[in-house]
Amino acid sequence: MVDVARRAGTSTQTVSRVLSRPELVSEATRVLVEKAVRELNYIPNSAARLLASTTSRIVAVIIPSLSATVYAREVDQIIRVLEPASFSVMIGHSDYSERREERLIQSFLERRPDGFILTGTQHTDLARELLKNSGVPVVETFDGDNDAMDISVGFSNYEAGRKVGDLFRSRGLTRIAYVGGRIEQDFRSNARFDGLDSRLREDGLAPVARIQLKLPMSARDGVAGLDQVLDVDPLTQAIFFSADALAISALLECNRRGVRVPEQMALCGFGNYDLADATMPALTTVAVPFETIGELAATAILDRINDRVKEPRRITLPLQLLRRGSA
Amino acid sequence: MVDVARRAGTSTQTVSRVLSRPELVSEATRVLVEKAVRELNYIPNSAARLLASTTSRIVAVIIPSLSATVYAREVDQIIRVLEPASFSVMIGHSDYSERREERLIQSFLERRPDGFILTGTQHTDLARELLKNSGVPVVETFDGDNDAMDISVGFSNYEAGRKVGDLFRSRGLTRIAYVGGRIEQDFRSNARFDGLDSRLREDGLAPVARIQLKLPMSARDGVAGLDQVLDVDPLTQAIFFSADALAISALLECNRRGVRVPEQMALCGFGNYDLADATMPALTTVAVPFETIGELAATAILDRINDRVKEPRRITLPLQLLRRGSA
DNA sequence: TTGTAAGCGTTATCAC
DNA sequence: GTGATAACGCTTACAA
Repeated sequence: MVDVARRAGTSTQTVSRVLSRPELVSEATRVLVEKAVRELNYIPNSAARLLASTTSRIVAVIIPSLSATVYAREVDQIIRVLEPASFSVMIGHSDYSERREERLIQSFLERRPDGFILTGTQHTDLARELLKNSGVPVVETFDGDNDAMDISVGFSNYEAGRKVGDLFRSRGLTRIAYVGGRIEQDFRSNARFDGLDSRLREDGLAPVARIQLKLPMSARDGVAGLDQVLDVDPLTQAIFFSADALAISALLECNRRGVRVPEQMALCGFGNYDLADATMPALTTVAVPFETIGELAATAILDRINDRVKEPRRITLPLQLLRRGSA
Repeated sequence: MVDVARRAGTSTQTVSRVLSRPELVSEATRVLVEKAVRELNYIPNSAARLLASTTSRIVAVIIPSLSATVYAREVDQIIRVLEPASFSVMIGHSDYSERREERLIQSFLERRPDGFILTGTQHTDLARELLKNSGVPVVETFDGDNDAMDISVGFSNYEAGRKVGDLFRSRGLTRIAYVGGRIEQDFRSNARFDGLDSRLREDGLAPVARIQLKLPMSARDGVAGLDQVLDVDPLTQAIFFSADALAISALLECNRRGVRVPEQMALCGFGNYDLADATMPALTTVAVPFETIGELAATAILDRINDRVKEPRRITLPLQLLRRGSA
C-alpha cells in the first residue's frame, strides 16, 4: 500500500479510502490511485484489514458432509448469495457429531468470521457458549421443530413425517416401516420418525419397523434398508425412507425383484432429488427446499451482519408432498 | 493475549510459544499459561498471526459448482485431509467460466492463502500471472491431458473417450453419439469427445451426433440429450454421456419407452455415481476417482506448502471402464 | 527458558 | 479532500 501511495503521490490513508470508500475521495486522486493499483498489481491484505477494522468478511458454514447432496446444494446457494456481497465462505464437516462441530466452531472462531451458518439446533453447551461469547451472528438450518439460538431457517421434519403418515393411511395401509439414520446421529431424521409415529398412533397403529443406518449413507444402503425391513416384517406394505437416494435404489430393487410398487410395496422418499421422477413408477416424495434454505440462510446472516434485522426470527418453509406413482 | 500473559504471570511471548511451539517452554509455565488460556476462554486471532508470520493456513479451492456431485465429493475429501492439518478451506464457484475463476483468484488472493486447488488447466492469462506473482502453490485437478502450472492431479479425459469408443467398437456398433456440455464451457468433456472421435476415426467412422447441453446440467437433461440424439439420427445405436446422472435418466427413459438396452440402444455413462449399478440393466460407465483426486490434491498441496516436494509433478490416475449391462 | 522490541499492512481518529 | 499517527494482536529476532 505504501508503494501504491508513493506512486500515486498520496498517503496510504488515501489509498485505503479509494479502496474501501471511494466516494470520500476526489475524482482526480481516485483515478491516480486506481492507476497505481493496477500498475503495481496491488492486492490488499485482508488480514491487515481485519486486524484494523475487526470485520473479516468471512462466513463459516458447518454441515454434516458435502457428500450428502442436500448440504452440497445448500452450500452452493449460500456461496451464490455471499460471494457477490464479497464474503468468503469457509466450510467444515461435522460428520453428524456435536463434538466435531464444537471443535470446528472453536477453530473457526480464530478466523473471526462475521457469521456462522450451522446445521440443526443440536449443539454442545460449550459450542453455544463460545458462540454467545463471541457475539457472532448465528443462523441454524434444517430444523424448524426446535428453538434456535437466534435465527433459524428450516422446515418441520416432524410435519414431514406426519404428512407421509397421512398419505399411507389415506391408502389404508397399516404395516408401515421407517428407514433412516442412526438415532444418536441424525436428529432431524428422528423428528421425521416421530411425526410418522404420532400420525400412526392416532389410528391405533405403530411402525412395524424402524431401521437405523449408519451415516453417511450411500444409495446402496437403500437395498439394505429394504431387506432389513422385510426381515423384521415380511408383510410390510409401505416404507418411508429418510432420503430419496435410498428410496430410489430400493424402488429399482423392487423392480428387479418383481415386487410391484406401490401395490405390493408403497415407497416414499424425502428430498425430491434429481432422479426421483425418472423412475418407474416415479417416486412419491417430500420436496425439501434445500436450495431455498441456503439462499435464505445466507440472506439472513447478511441482514444480521448489516444490522438490518435485530430480532431473532424463525423462518419455516413449507413442505410439499409430491404424490407420484410409488405411494 | 496480554490478558493471558498477565494472568499467567509471563510475557506475551511465552504465551505465543505455548500456543505454537510448546516444546520450547518449561513444563511449569506451560501448564500455567494453558490454565490461563482456558479460564479466559482465550481464542487466538489468526489475522494477527498471519500478519506477523505470513502464513494463513488457508487453502482456496475453486470448482465449477458444488451442485455437481463430482466436485462436491472431491471437496469433501479435500476438507478431510486439510482440516486435520489445521488448514481452513475457502470455496468458490467458477460456474465453468474462466473469467469468473480469474475474479475469484483475485479476491481469494487478498486472504493470502497458502495454496490453491483449481479445476482444470484452462485459465486466463491474468489468472496465471496473478498466481505466479503471488508465489502460492497451485494444484490443478481433473485434467491429465494438458500441461499444468506446477502440480496436477487428474486423469486423461481423452483416454476415457477412447476407452468408451473401444467398448462400443468391440460390440460392432457404428452409429455412436455423444452427449456432453457446451463446447465453450466444458473443456474436459471436449477431451472425452475427442478421444471417442479419434477412436472411431481409426475405424473410418465418426460420431453420428454430438449434443451440447448447457451447464450446469440436471439429470432431466439426460432425456433431452437422448431425444436430441434421436432427432439427429434415429438409428443411433449407442450414446456416451458425459455424466452418469444423464445416462441413468436416459436409461430409465428407455425402460419406460420399451427401448431395449443395450440391444437397441447401448448407453455408457461417466463417473460411476451412487445409483449407476442400481438400474436395470446396470449402467456401464467409466469409474472416475474423484474422491482420490481430492485426497491427492490436498496431500500434494500440503507437501508443496511444507516444501516436502520441490519439483512440478503430474499425477495421472487410471480410469476403469466398468462394463455392466447397459453397453 | 524467558523477555524485550520491532514490525507485519491495514484502518480509525483526528487534525489540517 | 487529504494526511499523520496510533492502534489492531500477534510473531520474529535478538538479548538476557
